Order: sequence, then structure tokens, then C-alpha cells
Amino acid sequence: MQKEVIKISSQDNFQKRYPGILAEKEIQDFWENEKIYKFTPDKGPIYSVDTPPPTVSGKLHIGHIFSFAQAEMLVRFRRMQGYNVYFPIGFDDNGLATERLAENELGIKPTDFERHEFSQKCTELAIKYEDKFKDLLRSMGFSYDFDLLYTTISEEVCKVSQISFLELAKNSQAYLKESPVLWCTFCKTSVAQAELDSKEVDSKFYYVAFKVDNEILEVATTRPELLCGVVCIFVSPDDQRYKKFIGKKAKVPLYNFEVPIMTDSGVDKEKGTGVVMCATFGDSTDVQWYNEKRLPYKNVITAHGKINEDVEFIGSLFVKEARKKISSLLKEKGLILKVEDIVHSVSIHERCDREIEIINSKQWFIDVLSKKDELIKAADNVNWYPEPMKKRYISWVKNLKWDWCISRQRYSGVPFPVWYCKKCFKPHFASEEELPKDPVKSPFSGPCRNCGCGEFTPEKSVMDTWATSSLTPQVNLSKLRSICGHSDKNIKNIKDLESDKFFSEFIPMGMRTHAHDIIRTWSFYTIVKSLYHLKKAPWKDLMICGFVLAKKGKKISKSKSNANFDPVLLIQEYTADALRYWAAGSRLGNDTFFDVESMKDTRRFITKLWNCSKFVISHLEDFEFSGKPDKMRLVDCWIMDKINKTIVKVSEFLEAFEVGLARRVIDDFFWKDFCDNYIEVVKERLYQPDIHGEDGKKSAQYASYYCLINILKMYAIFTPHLTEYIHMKGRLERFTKSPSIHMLTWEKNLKKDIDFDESIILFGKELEDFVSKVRKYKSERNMSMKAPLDSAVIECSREFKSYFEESEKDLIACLQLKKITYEFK
RNA sequence: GGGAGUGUAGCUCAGUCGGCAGAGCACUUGCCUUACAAGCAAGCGGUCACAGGUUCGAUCCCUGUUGCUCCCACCA
Repeated sequence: MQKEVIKISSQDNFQKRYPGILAEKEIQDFWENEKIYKFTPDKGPIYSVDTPPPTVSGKLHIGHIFSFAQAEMLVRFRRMQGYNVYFPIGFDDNGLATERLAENELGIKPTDFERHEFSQKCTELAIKYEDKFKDLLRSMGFSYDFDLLYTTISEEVCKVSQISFLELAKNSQAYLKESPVLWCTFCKTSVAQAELDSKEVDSKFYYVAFKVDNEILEVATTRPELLCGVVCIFVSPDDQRYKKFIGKKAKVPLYNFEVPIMTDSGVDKEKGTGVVMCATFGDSTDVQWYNEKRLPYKNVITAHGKINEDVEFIGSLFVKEARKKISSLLKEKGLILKVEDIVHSVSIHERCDREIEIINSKQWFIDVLSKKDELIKAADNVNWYPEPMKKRYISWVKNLKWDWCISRQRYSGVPFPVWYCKKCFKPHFASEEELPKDPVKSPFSGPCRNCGCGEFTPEKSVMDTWATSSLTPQVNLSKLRSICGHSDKNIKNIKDLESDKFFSEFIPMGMRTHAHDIIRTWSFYTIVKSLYHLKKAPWKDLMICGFVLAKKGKKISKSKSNANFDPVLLIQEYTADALRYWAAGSRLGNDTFFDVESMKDTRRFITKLWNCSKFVISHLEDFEFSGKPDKMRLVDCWIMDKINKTIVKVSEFLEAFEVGLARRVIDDFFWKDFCDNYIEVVKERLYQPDIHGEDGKKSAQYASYYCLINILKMYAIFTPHLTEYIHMKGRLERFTKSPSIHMLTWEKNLKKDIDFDESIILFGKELEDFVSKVRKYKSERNMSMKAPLDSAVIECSREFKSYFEESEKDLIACLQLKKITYEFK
């Protein structure tokens, strides 16, 4: 038999069930209308947050939601500590990812347009997606101030990015150089080391016969198509087998030109035949040798991934066709001694998964290799949460092999404000006043400062998108200045900001947050830029979140196979608060799984908090919140001390960015101590003041209100809609004097071991044990919890007897006892 | 090959700065109890990866082994 709906009070605003998604919509509108999260510069000390601008490449997935949610909880915590939180959002809408989106969605090719036309189409498309992103972020209850929004393709951001470039170029920290670069022949652009992935591929080891005088020197290679580009042969210096060849010349098969045989300790005697051919360029070792040994350069592979047309046998063929052709030619001539099937890993471009080549090309670089030590030291100026993530950064920096190539032969991106003299090729830069500048659209005026020539070609490359997003602290600073009415006109150098009054307050920013996959890009590049420009750390704290993995241990990507993880649908089905509560379920930095089953837990929580609040609030009708009553019952003192202790513990975890551990502590208190024990024990005192006295009711009202409001405040960072809805519908504004739960501050000055009476917390423990013992007795006998018992024995410490006596009436009522007797432990 | 994390109940994960091993889910049993059956109470369930060492005592500290995950290197 189901119970009838119980009427709580005449003014009851509480539906039987929390209305979920409807409530969330109502609350989001309320926040927006009341501008609850609006940033106002002069409201107090600023706590600024550098949030990751998501790449506009289609959809936001559950992984974004997971890490964004964890970070946002921290932001809410800071806000409720009284900080004036600067919490912006940006979108990264320039770069290859957005180009790909435009190509796929609009069915267009960049080569069919002028650069700025194609770029324009990308931007228009990006705006469409950004609106969707915004809707989703809003519907998650993320408390950004959308007025602080920036996009990386915008003029203001372009300007910051170009200023950075000019300044680095001026200081020779950015330089133009023709040299071997990592090159994607599919995307037809240079890329940086950070954009490489690797992949295991099936391949073949060809054992090829080189001739030295009249002897055969066997060389194993996976890339016989590069024979025409061989510039040297290397053997290990202590390899006895080949001692006699050192210093001689080897004749390259098919092509019959001669190359020197040299030694290098990097050669692995065990691998292949222990003889390596060095071509320009098969891999990064070739580049290293080319640089170290000053080897000649032979142009084999073109930007389009074909063999140079002048090459005999394989000219104009794609690399893989060329490989086939060369290997069959070698076979025909009996120059292949053996072919071995192998699996080896190759570098691929993260955007297209195609194999990377190394070609000679003129590009802009930012020097990082010569500053490795400083960059490693710079890691110490930031607090890494969790700490071990710092090691990933350090190992990345240690292993860097390439300066940061920042020019991309692409379309959508920040242009380089540079023109080159047609005659002497000297680069000429735009002046800071005219930024942002697209040199393709506006010609350079004035003669060449080197040769006097009047003709120039614009730099057609655009910048790596990270060259811009590495400046988000500066972008945010610039935004702050502009909303404060300070123009950026006088800012010619990023360094000029140093004298700015906002600079010292804003930089380093309070915290940066992102998932661990972009340590080598976003963290690293931002640290590079701030080391060069600002000479200080970009942020104080760096919070690094984990990933959401699909069940198989696979990364969830944007691919369709993971459509059941679509956040929009999940919010519809389970509410944003449910997703948020789930997101707070794991430790910082740890990867997690998403399983719809886990949504059951969160639904259970939401119902519980709703019902608990309903109960407490229904007993506050005649409650006046005017300080602590004189006579507080001990049980009430206990629960208040217990929640104070909980607040301290939760704050400690949040200070360490551990939202998951923090939530667990609140859950324990809320569910066990407060709901299952405290409320049950004081219930009758609230219902029956005629039996238990008006002061007993007042004491219970005070304690239960105090706990409820603090429970709501703590949960407000996790489930902001639910807690706000309770605050609103429960008319808690009567007591809090605040329109929103999110404008309240957490209890302050609760310091560990100062504000609590430890003995009363021990008493509470014994009280809980006693309640549990009686319940167990009834449960074991299949009795109803309501069934009366003639007597029960409290086994307690002697010192707590008087405490228990004071609480006897509560216990008798709660447990339906007739008599209580005591025994001492 | 180098490094980091991790291995605790069927599942997901806490925890112990060395002292009887914890939660939620799942499962079993019972219970309508003036908030909540989307609930409550109780129960079942563990060689704390393995092997040594330190210790009165080790799941925790140390050494080694091993499984898994990730980062980096490996690309001839």
C-alpha cells in the first residue's frame, strides 16, 4: 500500500519530486536575469581562472564535460570563499581543426578560395558551433561570465598574438629559417613536434646491397625509395665487422653515386645489419646527422608527398608507389638480399593520422631548445595538481628535438604581419599601431630598408593555433583592461603591460585547468610565452584533470560510435546536476569511465537531498533566525560540531583541488550522520513541542537549519541547480538574505581542532552506535522499526552518561523504547 | 628502453602519517517509520597483486617480482 502524499504546510512550494530538467531551465534563466555570475572588477580581490578554449571542431564530448565540471566546481568554491572570480570562456576557432570542419560540413576546399575568403567561411561556421557550445555549457550550469568570452580568431586576440610574434622576432626568440621541418604531406603544412602522434605499422626491412670497392656492404632500410637521397653510410665505431669500410666510399645501388662511410656511436650494432644509410630525410636521426656532420642536402620528397620529378626511376611518384617501384627494380637487379616483415612505429600527424615526412622548408620558429633548462625550472614556479603531472612536462621539455615551428601553410589562422622584399628577401614587419594586420590583404608601403627595392611579397602562412592559445593569460588581461575602460592602444609590447596596474594583480592568474593530454601543448607553450614575455609564471596553480574513457579503455572521441555519450542527450535524460555529481566521483587527474548505470547513484542523491530539505524546511515555518538559542540540546550541539568538522575537511580537499574526495566527505556526513541518525533522533522534538518543550524544538530547528544551509552550500558547487532550487522554493532567502545560494560564503574561521568539542563528537559516535544496535536488534527479528521495545541498555563511556541522560527522551521517541538503562564500557 | 600512476568485496572506488578492513552499486532478508519505496534497517561478501625485509605488530614503510593504464623515447 502506497502512502498518500503528505501535506507539509500551507505554503509548501515543494513538489513531491524534484522537477529535474525543468527546474534547471528555470534556475538558469534566474541566474542569467539576476546576473549572478557577472564579473565586476572592483568587487574585491580577483581570483582569475584560465579555462581551456575548446577547439571548434564539431562537438563537445563527455570528456570536456568531465574536466570542465571538475574545474568549475573549484571556481564555485573560490567564489563562495568570497573571491571576486574572473571566470571566462573562450573558443579556439582558428586552425586546422576548424578548417577540417568547414571542409566536411560545407563540402568546400580551401584551394578554391582566396585565403581570407576561406577563413571567413570557417569563422562563420565556427560561430554557428560556438552558439551550440554556449548552449551546452550554459545547460551544464557552468558559471562563466559570457561577457568575458574571447575567440582566437577575433581581431583583439589576433592583435595580442601578432604583438607576441613581433616582440619575439625583435628579440630573436622567433626566427625565420630554411631547415628540415616536420611536414604533413596530406595537410600540406609544417607541423610542430607536439602535434605528432605515433602508430604501429606493418612494414618491411629491405636488405640492400651497396658496393664498396668490390665488396658488398649490406644495408637494412625500411625506405628504399630514399636511396637517391642517401648522403652517408654510418656504422658503429666499435663494430669489428665493418672496420675495414670506414673512410671508404660506398656506391648507392641503382643510382651509382658514391657516399662516404663514417662512424657514429648512435648506430645500433644489433639492428638490421648494423649499417645505416642516412638520407635527407627519412627520420629525425637523419636530421641530427645532417646537422652534426654537416652533410649535403638532397631534395627527394616534395611538399605534396611526391618524389622530386628530377629523380631517376621514381620521379613524380607518391612515396609509397616509389617504394614499390624501387624495391622491384632492386629485386630485378638482384640488389635486394633479403626482405623481412617488421612492425615499427611511425610518426603521424594528429589531425589526419597520415605519416609525417621531413622536408627542407623556410619557416618561422620560436627558439625553445636553447632554453630547455630555464623552461624546466619554470615548472617550479607553478603548483601542479596532481603533482606527478609536472614530470610529464619535464620529460617533454627534456626530450624536445625541434624548435617550435609556428608557421602553417594553411588558411584559417592568425596571419604573420610580415612582408619580404622581392629582391633581397629581407622580412619587413608591420608596426604595432596597425595591428592586427593581414599582409595578404594590405601591401607593404615604402622601400626595402635593405636594398631599396619597392616590391614585396606577403607572408602567406598563418600561425599555429597554439601560438595564439598560449597567450590566454595575456588575452584575458587585455579583456579585463577593456571592460575596465582601459584601451590597449598604448600597449605595443606585451611587456608594456608590466607597468599596467592590472598586471600585477592579474598575472600570475589564480589557476589554469585542463586535461592531461595537452600538457605538452597548452601548458608547455603558455609557459614558454610567459617566460619570454612576462618573465613570470602564467598562473599560480595548474589543475590537471583526467579523461573519460569508454569501457574498453579507449579514449572517447568525437566519432559517432560514442554517440550514447552525447552530453546534450545525457542532460536531457538525467539532468546536468546528475552529470556534475558523477564528474565529481573520481580523484583529480585520474581517468574514469562513463557508464549510464552510475546515473542511478546521482538520481538517488538528488531525491535524497530534495526530500531531506523538504523535511527540514517544513519545520522552519515558525523559525526565526536570530542567533543560537541559549539552551542547545547536546544532540544538536553534536551535529553542528560534526558539520563544522566536515566543512573544514571538505575545504582542505578543495584547497588541494580534490573535488572527488571532497564530495565523498559531504556525502558521508549528509547521508549517514544527518539523515539517517540526526534527523531521526530529533524528529519528534520538532513535531511535538508540547511533549519535548518549545526550547527543544527551537534547538532542533536551529541545528537542522544550520546543517541544511551548510549542506546546501557545500553541495552548491556540485549540483548548483538543485541547491538553488531548494533555496528558492524553500524560501530560504528569509534566513540567508541572499537571492541566490551561490552568493553566500562558506563558514569561515573554522579551523581544525579549534571550534569543535571533540568530546561531543565522541558522544555522537556512541549515540550512533546505540541507535544502530537497537535497529539491528529489530531488524534481526524482522520487526518494524516502529515496534516498541520494553527496554534497552546503553553501553557508554562513564563520562557520557549525563549526555545520554539529557538525550534520553529523543532516543526513547526515535527507537520506540519504554526504558533505558546504562552499562559502562 | 626511461618515467609516472595503479593493483583493496562480483563492479566502481575510498582508506589506514603501522594497531579488529571501508562506502556506494549488485546480491539476500526484513520493514510503510507524520521527508524520502528513487526509501529505511540488517546481512552476505576481502590471503588488501605476489615474494622477501624492518617491526611486538605490515594492506600501509623498505627491497624485488608481476599485471594493468598513461607519458616519453624507439621509426635506420
